[in-house]
Amino acid sequence: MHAQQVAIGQTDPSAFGFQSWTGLSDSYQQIKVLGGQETVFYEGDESAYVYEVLEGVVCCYRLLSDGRRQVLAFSFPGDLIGLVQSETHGFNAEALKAARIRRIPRNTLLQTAMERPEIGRKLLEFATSELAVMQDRFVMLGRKSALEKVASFLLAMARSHLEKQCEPISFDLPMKRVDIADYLGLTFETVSRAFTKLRRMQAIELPQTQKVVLLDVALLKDLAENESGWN
Amino acid sequence: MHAQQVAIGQTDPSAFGFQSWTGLSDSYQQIKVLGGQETVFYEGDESAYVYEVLEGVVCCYRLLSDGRRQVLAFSFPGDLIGLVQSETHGFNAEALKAARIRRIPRNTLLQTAMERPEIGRKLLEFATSELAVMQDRFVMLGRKSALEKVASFLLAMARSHLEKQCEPISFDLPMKRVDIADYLGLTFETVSRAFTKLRRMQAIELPQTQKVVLLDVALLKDLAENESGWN
DNA sequence: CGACGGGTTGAAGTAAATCAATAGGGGTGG
DNA sequence: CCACCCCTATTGATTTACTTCAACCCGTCG
Repeated sequence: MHAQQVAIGQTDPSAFGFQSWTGLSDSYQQIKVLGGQETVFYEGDESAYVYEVLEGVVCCYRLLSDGRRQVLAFSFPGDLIGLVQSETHGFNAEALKAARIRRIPRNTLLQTAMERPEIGRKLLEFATSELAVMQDRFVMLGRKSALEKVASFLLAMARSHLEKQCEPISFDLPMKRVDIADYLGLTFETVSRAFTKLRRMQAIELPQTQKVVLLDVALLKDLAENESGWN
Repeated sequence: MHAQQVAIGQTDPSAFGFQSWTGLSDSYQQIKVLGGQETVFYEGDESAYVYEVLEGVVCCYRLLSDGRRQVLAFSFPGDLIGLVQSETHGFNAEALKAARIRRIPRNTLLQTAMERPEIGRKLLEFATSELAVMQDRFVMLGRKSALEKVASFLLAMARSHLEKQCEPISFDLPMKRVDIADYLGLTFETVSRAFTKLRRMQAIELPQTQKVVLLDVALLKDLAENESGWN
């Protein structure tokens, strides 16, 4: 894991530019460095802070009493976590790998949003675009087959790469199979089988378990919405 | 359907109080009366307006190319529909029964939010509480059994009644079985069987197909999260 | 080396989908 | 008012996609 070397701990511009207006960015205690598997907050914790991912990937999930788990989101740099009305967090948030995270007092954030309309607007934009993303995921969770889910997932993970690169598109999956499964509402065995199937179809390659190469994006897009007649 | 008689067409206070600050409420053309099955907007329509449900129930859904359908939300009076960043709507919205709906130009709304912080705050609150509700639904769609889904659904539909009344709690389901199924990621047959099972367990009664009586809320709550050892 | 965690693959079991028949309820037209 | 139809819902029989259980592989680390 060489990614951990990258500049963890130094200040940097955030996608939201919060550091410039909370007036707190220069005090280091607001930025936290987490190791892999480390928890940002637990379900039920007081939601006094909102967190911004600066680096790394954070997995937000909820557990049922019998141990079933649903991953609600993978949060990437620029994403906000824990922006809620309620007094406590409704899910657990933990870093998948080493991560750098900015902690913003919720009241400060909301107060600033009230005072500076363009910030309020940004927050609202973030929230509404989250809503739109979540709507896509409802379709995926409720109505897609295992293969369609995995194909959709890979395309979503590759989105940022899709814009820049052309095929083949190669990137790392920061999460384990079981995390993907709990995100897609499947078992990890089913996810594994879907990967194998996609490999057999020449849609992807898996040079290492967490490394993916998309060979045929068009085919993946097709599979993501349709699950047409292969097998 | 006697509910249709109620005051459709007259002005009234909205949960958001938009009529007071858009300065448009007194012009009737901003309020639309829809019959059952009538469409508010289609997926792909320009998202120039945001809609507030004043009365009735609106079903928001998306269709896949092969006809599969996922209901994204049932919107009740006080709910906002179509608050998005993108230039087009990402889903269809149609009234389940006769409904009264306020149409608000999106730019007006966003402009007002910028000018009046307390309105911006309200919008943000609406969006974040939507996010919280959607997180619950991820758990339901991804990790719950058919019976658990239906039990959760009934409790959610009864939420407003649960606060006021005590058992037995009786109310009408404004949607058909197939709508419930497409909301829960099931088939309508499975939903029907789940209703029957709940009836056999004495958890509910179904005097008519769209009328529900909750006999044992504790049992339903148990089933909603656990699916403990019955059958 | 051996143990351990994560991943893949195979075989068997099961919850829900699909296919199919029947029943009820509401509206229309005779 | 009844007869018919259409739409919705229920119930049963069968199929199937995914889960569960289990074996095995492979790389890492003490």
